[in-house]
Amino acid sequence: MSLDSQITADPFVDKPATKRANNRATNQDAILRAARLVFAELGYGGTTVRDIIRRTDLATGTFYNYFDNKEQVFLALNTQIGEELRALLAQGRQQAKTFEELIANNYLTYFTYFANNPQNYALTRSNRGRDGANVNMEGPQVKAGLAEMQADIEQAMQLGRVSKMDAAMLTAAIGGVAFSILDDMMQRNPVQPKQAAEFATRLFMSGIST
Amino acid sequence: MSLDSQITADPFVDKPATKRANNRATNQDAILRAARLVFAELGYGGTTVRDIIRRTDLATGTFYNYFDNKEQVFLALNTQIGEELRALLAQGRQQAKTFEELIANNYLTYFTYFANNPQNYALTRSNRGRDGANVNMEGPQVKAGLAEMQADIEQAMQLGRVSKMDAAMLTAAIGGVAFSILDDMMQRNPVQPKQAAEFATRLFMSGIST
Amino acid sequence: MSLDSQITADPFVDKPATKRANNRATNQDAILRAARLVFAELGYGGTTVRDIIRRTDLATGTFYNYFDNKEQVFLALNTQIGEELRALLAQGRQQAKTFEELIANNYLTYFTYFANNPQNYALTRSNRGRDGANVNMEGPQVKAGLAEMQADIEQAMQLGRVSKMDAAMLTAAIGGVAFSILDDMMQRNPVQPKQAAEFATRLFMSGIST
Amino acid sequence: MSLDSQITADPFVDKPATKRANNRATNQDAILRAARLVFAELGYGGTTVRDIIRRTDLATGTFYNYFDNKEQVFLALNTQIGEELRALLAQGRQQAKTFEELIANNYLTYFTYFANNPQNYALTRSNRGRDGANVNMEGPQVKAGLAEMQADIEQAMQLGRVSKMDAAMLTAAIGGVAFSILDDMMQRNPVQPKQAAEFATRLFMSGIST
DNA sequence: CATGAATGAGTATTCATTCAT
DNA sequence: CATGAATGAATACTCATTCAT
Repeated sequence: MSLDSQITADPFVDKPATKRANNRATNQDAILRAARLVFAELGYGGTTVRDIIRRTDLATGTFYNYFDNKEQVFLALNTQIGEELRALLAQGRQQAKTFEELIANNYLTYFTYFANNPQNYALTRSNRGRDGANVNMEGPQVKAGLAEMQADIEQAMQLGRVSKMDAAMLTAAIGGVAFSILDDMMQRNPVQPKQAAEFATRLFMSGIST
Repeated sequence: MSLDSQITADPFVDKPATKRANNRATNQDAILRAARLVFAELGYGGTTVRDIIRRTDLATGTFYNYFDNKEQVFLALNTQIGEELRALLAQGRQQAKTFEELIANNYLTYFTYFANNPQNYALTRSNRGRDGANVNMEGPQVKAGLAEMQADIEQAMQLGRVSKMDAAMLTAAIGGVAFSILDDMMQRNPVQPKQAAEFATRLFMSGIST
Repeated sequence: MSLDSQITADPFVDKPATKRANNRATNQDAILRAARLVFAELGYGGTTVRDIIRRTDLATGTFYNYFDNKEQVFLALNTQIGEELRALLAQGRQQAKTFEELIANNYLTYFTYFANNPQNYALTRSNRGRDGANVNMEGPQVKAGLAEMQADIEQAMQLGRVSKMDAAMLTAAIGGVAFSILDDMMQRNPVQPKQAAEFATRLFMSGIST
Repeated sequence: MSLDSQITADPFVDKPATKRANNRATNQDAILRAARLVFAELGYGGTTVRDIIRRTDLATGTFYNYFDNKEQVFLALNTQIGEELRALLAQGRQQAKTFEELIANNYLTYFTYFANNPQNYALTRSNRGRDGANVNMEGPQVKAGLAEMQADIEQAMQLGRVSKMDAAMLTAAIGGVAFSILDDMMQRNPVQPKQAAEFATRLFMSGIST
């Protein structure tokens, strides 16, 4: 029912007698960190603004100094994660010399990221689906990430590194496999991102015929 | 904000002089039909019981003669669709003589079903994700469907129709591709289930190397 | 959560295939019997008309053929018990030759009645207090019973069987002791009406000086 | 249907220009005062939270800033009265040198209290009975008060100030007489607590033989 | 800026009562 | 008369948002 339970803006300082001199960045960050936990735990729909600030040492009204409403925090959170992950993925693809490497790097990066950030996995997972319309395969970050990948795939096709085919569908398929195998992987113990990435890569390279 | 806007128990008859004319089956069905639309439009989280009955010529209290709460209607709806679809899929797999046919039949059935029932696609799509915990890759119906498929896949492995590999991961992958390509397909115009099924099948049979 | 659980209008006949030929008296009685249980269990405020008919094999609407609403059944029930008890008490007083006997008979009758009818005790006890305004020391039946006793007391004063004093207060006191000692008695095991009556009688005859 | 009709937090000041002027203590108190009236008028069962806040210039939600629900306000109210009255009663008993004084002080304190606080009498009277289970002879406050008195009575028995007898029954009887004579007294005009106390005391000391 | 109490619109749910069959 | 589904007014309670301090 509680992961941490109290996220102070600055965890190393006890609440001073005089009201803490919070600065903008610190408070905003405290809200975001609390929101990440709460969304992961209760899902977007089940979360209230009060659930978030309760996990903070801030007051209700303070929330509205930083965000317009629940949706905006959620968006900010997703943007944070999305941008971080997209950067990693893009970097992985750029280092690839063959198409197989591109696929393999992508999956390994993706699975490893969530294996190392299970909290972020919980967040996205609890909120896959719409309900606020900013999540899922259709969330703006995911969409952007898929678009970037599709561009790289199309380029690879141009360069003859892979036979030409419906790039949109291929991209969708790669994404779909990423999501579903991620779920499968995270349920296992131990979590083995490397093995998951290999499975997915092999599947895309040569199908089940392997 | 409104697709239809008034679902009478019997659309061919104007509100009868008497209000009590409706019989059990009819009213239950009217609620389900209204709920299907509303959930598709607003998503599970965004839907209120009042939204549902408002799309009906029934009274508030009548809703509770048929369902305990929002979750139960939603469940009923999902069960309806899920059981119908699972039956079709199972049937397709049983008719398959090779593993390729199994995959191909599965995809074709799946894509065709939603191509023909766009309303049901809208419903599932708006509610992919949790929030009520009965939907998505983890919804009971989807879970059951995947379990059935995994069983058939394992049997095929026993029979040597496909090389042995991690059946759970393979099942997850097949499911993931189904979801993501379905989305891609439904956005296109015209909707081409056959083509989508062929793409997915080929991918699984021999990867991108084709 | 259930004392009996199904009070059929006629407990000796299984529900016949054809709708039972209930006659007025039978149905009315079935409702009263069910109501007695339910009021005892849930209290007047906590009881709904549906709670009552649910304990019956009758239909909701049938209730309204016999009673206007919850209050009326409750009233009828109280009238039943009240009249029965008042008759017993009056009879006991008439047989008394001295004032002490009058008091003693009254208490013994009263305590014995509830010792033998614990269900009726539960009913009155759960509903002592107002909430519907027909219960308690001020319920019409109790009021009537006290008035009858007061009349007998006044007569005894006229006859010189007891010294003159404020008859209304004395009546109230006798009643108050009846209620409070009844509660005390019913909580004990075994229930000893005779002992309780003796205690109360002695108290009124000579106070604690005994 | 209305005694007063609007209880402002501060009756001497017209609604101030600002709505937020009220402080915690004031609002809490306004709710309690309104509740006292409403419970007295409609009884516990007949009272809704809306009835209470309607008698206030506060908003619905504000009620829930101070109390969890109807039962809690009721409890708070009863606790207030109960503790006040129990303290007075205990004090009266401690000042008694004989057992007769103990009884006499008790009754005089009790009857005087309600003679001076008719609103509190209305409250307890309308709610004597259960329905929420916190009232009456069985309400926690009454129970506590009776227990305290029983302890003092038992001590008096030890000290030989009164002959030994069933202390529980005696306590119950004293309580029952208090309730019933209180009702009788409050109906009279003028209200004469002294006379009522004398009557009750004499009754307990020497019975009707006086 | 921070605070946190006040606000009140909004939602789920119940239940007495009606009435077509 | 009996039936039991339909009705809809009524209530408890929540929660995003405001705003005086």
